[in-house]
Order: sequence, then C-alpha cells, then structure tokens
Amino acid sequence: MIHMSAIKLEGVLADRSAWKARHCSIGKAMEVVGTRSAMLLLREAFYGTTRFDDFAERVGITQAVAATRLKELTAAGLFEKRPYREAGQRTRHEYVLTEMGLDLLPAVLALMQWGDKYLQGGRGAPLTVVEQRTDQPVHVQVRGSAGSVTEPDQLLIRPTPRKR
Amino acid sequence: MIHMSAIKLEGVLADRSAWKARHCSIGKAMEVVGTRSAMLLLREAFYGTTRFDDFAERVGITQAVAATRLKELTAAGLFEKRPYREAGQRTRHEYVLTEMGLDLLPAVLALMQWGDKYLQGGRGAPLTVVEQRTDQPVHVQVRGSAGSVTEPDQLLIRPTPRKR
DNA sequence: GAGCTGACTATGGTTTGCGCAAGCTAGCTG
DNA sequence: CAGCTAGCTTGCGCAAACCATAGTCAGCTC
Repeated sequence: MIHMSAIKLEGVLADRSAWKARHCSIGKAMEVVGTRSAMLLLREAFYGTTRFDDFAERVGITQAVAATRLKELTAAGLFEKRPYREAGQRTRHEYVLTEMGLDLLPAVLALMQWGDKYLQGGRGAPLTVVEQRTDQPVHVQVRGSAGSVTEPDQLLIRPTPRKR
Repeated sequence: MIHMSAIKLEGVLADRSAWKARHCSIGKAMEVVGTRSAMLLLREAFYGTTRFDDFAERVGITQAVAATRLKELTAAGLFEKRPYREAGQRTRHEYVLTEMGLDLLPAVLALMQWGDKYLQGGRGAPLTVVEQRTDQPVHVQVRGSAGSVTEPDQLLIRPTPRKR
C-alpha cells in the first residue's frame, strides 16, 4: 500500500528542511483543546448541556477537572459564563458556547467521523448526524470554494501573502 | 450574544439526562491523537516528512518523545514503518501515512482553520492551503450529501439504526 | 578498522491531567 | 434559622507527557 500523497509545498516552503513551522495554528489549537476532557466538554455543549454538574456527570469526569477545564475554555473565549434565573429560583450560572466555540464544530465532527470509521471495531458509528431538511447524513469535507471535494494530493500550501 | 444552537437530539436521545455517551468516537479519537506531539507529527507527515530525525527536528520535540509517539501511532495503524534503500546506502526505515492516517486530514485542517481564525492574534493564517486546480483556498465544511453547507442548528443526531 | 550517520534507547527530572474523597458557601425552602 | 442544593474548591496521589543530555548500535564509507 503505497501512498505518495503529501501535500505540495510552494515557494520558500518547498525545501521542508529549510523552514520551521513556528506559528503553527495546529499547535496553538492543541494547546487550547488538546485534552480529552476539553473535547468532550465541547461535545456536551453541542448536545445542549449548559450546567456545571451536568457537564461533569455526562462527560464522566470529576468536578475538579470540569471546573479547571471550563475555566480555561472560558478564559480562552470558547465559553461564556452567564448568570441566569429561573422563576422562583436563585441566580445560577450557565456555560454557553460563543461563536469561537461553535466554530470548532467541524473539527469535532471530523474527529467523530474518523473515530466512527476506524475505532468502533467494525460496528460503525453509534450515533448518526443528519441534516434536518433532507434527513441525510452529513460529512465533513475539504473543499475548494469552486465546489467539489478536494483530494489530499490536489492541495498546495504557500505562505500567506502579507499586505503592505 | 445569544446562541441557542445546540444540535437537536432525536428519539431516546432527546432527554440528554437519560443516556450516557459510552462509545463516543470523539473520546476514542482523542485517546489516539489527543496529544500535541501526535497532531504535529501528523502535520509533518502531511508536509511530506518520512524520516525519524526529521520528524523530531521539525516538530520540535525530543527524539524520545518522537520515538514513543511514532511507535504508538504505528501500532494504532496511522503510520506504516517501511524499510527502504537508496542506491549505495544502507537499509533505512521511513514512516508513511496509511489510509487511516490520511483520513485525519479533514480534522487536522479543521483545527488549523480554527486556529488561523482565533489564535493568531489578528494576524491571520501564516500558511494558506489552496486547491491546485483552481488556485483557490480550501475550507473544511459540514455538508449534507445533497450539497450545501449545513449550519449547526440544522443538525440532528439519532442512534444509528442497527441491522438484523 | 576508524569514523560517520541514521535511528534509536536510557536516565533523570518537571509539569500537567486526572481520579477519589472531602469540604465549603450562598441563597432559597420549610 | 436549619437544612438542602448547585456550584464549586482543596488535598492527595498516580500516571502520562514532555524536556535535556548522553549513550548505543548497525552498517556503510574511506
């Protein structure tokens, strides 16, 4: 099984041994959401959970970890901690996803899709994500703005042109 | 900024407090690639790196970590370790992505895209990924098989129907 | 057969992630 | 005003992730 499908590198990047990926977004992203607990808290938030105890209980982590992680994620801007009050109840707090948090959905679904395919021991996905309008399963795809799905060997990386 | 965009849950899933996500693919995926070093090794592999020393050097991790991680990822099936020989050289080994490893590209690019948007302090993406054919930037998107991009609030999760 | 090189392994130490168990506090209910 | 409950915090201990430095080993070149 031979795969010569490395992404092509352009310009100054062409000689991989001549540059270092110092400001790599992947690395930075992993420092924010690179733990199991963080990803699972995000999953829970996508499923609609907003309260502290529910997060800890449903993710299956201790409250100590939940507190630490939620604090970090809130500080990073993925969650917003908001006070709210139900009728006749005292004021409480809920953790709500911000736009920044919501924007991680493709990454989370991509991981889920991959896990469904390779880590479920042939049983396939336990859960199916569908589009309500069409009732068809959704997929996470790499696409060019033009339209169709882009294969890995059709990709090219270049330094982002800097204005001014 | 109010976001009521939790994914909808169907059938037995509707009452979130009544079920546990026990075989969650996201959790399983994070146990395989949930470290910074693993993700960065994958990045390097996508950039075309195949040799041990290059991996360690270019990712910026120690050889000890590189060895451990590459061993794990190979055991998990994301890399294949292959002997090869260049003319007049002795036999060496290279680490090549398998299909399983390649299939993580959408997840890695999704993380990169998110990091580009939120973690580069307004500077934007250091690198741009384009489609060769059209020379247009690519995006990772959640799509229904029908065609267009699916918004988070248009998603619905149900238990996968089991055959037999 | 001395030296080089690629691919590791070994040792020792710090930091982070996580679990278990317990305690604490503000504000509502009885 | 005692008790309950949501939302935490604290203390302890283990294991995993990571770093730095140094050493090993096999097979080629000279």
